[in-house]
Amino acid sequence: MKLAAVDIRQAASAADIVYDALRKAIVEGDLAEGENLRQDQIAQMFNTSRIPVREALSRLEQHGLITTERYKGAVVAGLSIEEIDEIFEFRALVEAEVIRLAVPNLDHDTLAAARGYCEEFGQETDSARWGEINRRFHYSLYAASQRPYYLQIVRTSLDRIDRYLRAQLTLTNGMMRAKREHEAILAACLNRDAGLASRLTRDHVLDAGRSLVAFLKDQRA
Amino acid sequence: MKLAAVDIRQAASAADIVYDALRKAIVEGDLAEGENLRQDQIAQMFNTSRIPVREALSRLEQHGLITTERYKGAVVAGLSIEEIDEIFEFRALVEAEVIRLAVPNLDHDTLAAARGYCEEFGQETDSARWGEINRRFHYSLYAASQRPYYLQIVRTSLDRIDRYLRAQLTLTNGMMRAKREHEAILAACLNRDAGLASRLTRDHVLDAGRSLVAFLKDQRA
DNA sequence: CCATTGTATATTGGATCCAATATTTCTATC
DNA sequence: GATAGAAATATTGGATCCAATATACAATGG
Repeated sequence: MKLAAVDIRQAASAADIVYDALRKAIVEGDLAEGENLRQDQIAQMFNTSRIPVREALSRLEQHGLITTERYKGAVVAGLSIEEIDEIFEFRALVEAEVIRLAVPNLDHDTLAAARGYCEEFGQETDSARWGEINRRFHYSLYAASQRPYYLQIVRTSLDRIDRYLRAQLTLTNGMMRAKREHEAILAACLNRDAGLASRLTRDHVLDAGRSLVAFLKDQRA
Repeated sequence: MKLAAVDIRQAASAADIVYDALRKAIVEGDLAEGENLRQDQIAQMFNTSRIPVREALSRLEQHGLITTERYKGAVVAGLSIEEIDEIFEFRALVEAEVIRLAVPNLDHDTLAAARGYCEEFGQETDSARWGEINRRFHYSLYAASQRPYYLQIVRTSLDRIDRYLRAQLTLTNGMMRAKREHEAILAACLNRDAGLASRLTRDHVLDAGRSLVAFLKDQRA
């Protein structure tokens, strides 16, 4: 007897589903900073009990995406200007290193994919999608570094500030500058110039951070 | 009426207590790699139910300290040589930067404390304490960087590999080399030479990583 | 009318119970 | 004695219930 290979994917637990959904909603900015997250309410939304919800919230708290207080509940975490600044500084350090490690491993398909995202970013008219395409562009290159631990850290760092970044990209048209910088990074990768790609990535992240901090300072004043 | 101020510290939840205790046990190597962690058994040890235990295990899994499988349970996570190597490489990058940022902020008290840990490390005869003192020495300096996010990342990175490092320090007398390197780092800090302190820290971490990887390759062969 | 106190409600953390499934042990058969 | 199948056991994930406490609001007294 011959059976077709079936992708029996282990059904994710309810806690995993809730975690993924809430993480996505927070990272993409669908849940506003300071918004209350009631266990009961979330449990009803997912047709489950509060137990898996609590587990999901506990994980989110570990990653700094929410804060919880006993008898009061969870709220989407807000970051101070200083915290945002620090995370950008950190990202610049790590992502510059990741791209430096990635460049020697970039193959044709990876570069083609990155070029695709780069162009898609420039042509996309729906500003809500810029953040997502931006992520894909960078990650498509970073993946070649073959450093899963670095990438996990980069992901959690980006998670913390992505919703601010998306708002800034949309509201200030910082997207035009990002587009030019992406093209420069991609060109350096195509030339196999790891040092240049690294420096450009560092500056790209720091620039984005500076723009965002300026934007937020203005907005919060 | 005059009352003395009382430090009513918020009692930690059971989940927090279990999490801290298990984390400590894993990081310090009291729980061996691959060891089974049964929810029921842990719950009994802490005189609580499985609910807070599950929450603690879920958090530990997020940090990569354990892996869980449905109907099978949790086991203390083991790391491959490649994973250990990557974490040391990452630590070298981040800790070198942290110390560079810390040096300009080092004040007299901090340096005195670091010197104290440095000497304590050299004089301690109980090898089980070397890992702890090593941590304290580095952290006492790192704290001056005033980068809480960096430090949180450093902590989770060190958590992953600390038990291997402690075993290696103890079994191969790599402690002597560590002692010399600590003294050099401390001297650079006293001289306010941020660049040198950074390079020495980088080399210190990479050296430790190389020694450990060599040790583990031998041990696992 | 305002401040204070008591009560009702909302909400979390934890305990106990139930369902699902992996593993182990036992039994019957060859 | 070895092996296949069935039953028992172990173990997790989730649902429901209970205890503790913060908040909101009404009642009361000045």
